[in-house]
Amino acid sequence: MHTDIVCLHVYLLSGAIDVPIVNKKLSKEFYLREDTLAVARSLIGKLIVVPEGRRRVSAMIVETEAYLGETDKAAHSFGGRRTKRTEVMYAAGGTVYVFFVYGMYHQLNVVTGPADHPHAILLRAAEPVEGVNVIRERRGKMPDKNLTSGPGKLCIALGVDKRFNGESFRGKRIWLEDFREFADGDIITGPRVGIAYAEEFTEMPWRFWLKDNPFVS
DNA sequence: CGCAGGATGGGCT
DNA sequence: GCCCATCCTGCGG
Repeated sequence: MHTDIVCLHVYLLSGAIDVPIVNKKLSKEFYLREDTLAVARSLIGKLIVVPEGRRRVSAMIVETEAYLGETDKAAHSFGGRRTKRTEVMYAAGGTVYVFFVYGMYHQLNVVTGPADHPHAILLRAAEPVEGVNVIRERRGKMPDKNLTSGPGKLCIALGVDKRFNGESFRGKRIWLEDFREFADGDIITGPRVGIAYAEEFTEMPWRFWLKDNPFVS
């Protein structure tokens, strides 16, 4: 048996490095784990792939935030709230949750855990890897460091919008792959962003990011 | 570089 | 009618 290993020269600021593209979607089990904080941490270094026609467009996740469902005042599903918008959070892990905010921006989330366990992880920032020219075009005349350094920018860069809501992260339009592994010491935790309304949950260190990566928001 | 202010519309009270 | 898991621009230093 033989496997094609494609090596890529990784894009700019975080340093030049050749990395194998594994080209294999993360397993169903990856998404079904109930330890949402562990999943949020393990998403750092994974590749988000959103093909454009036959072309791969991808970015390495460098920042995530965990939203822990019914008991987390910052989560849309807090208190078991179940509406048209939040319904998708009750699906099984591996489902795409995209919502619209501030009248202009989309936010890409990974639903995690079993069905009726409405946790999700916000993908806040990533580093462009493949299809960088497609990404540059979508982002207009932005300097490279601003291409994907925030949750709204990431969605624009990858072409993600409400149409992706409810799809699978193991389908044909969007998926995640293994890409790079980082030691625990390279992953920093801190409070989540933009949740001042969440009272005692505001300062919970449920945001994870890759130390010294220039695309962290 | 930092910061203030505005854009803009869905979701929910 | 208010809030919001944000981003960009323009201005001052």
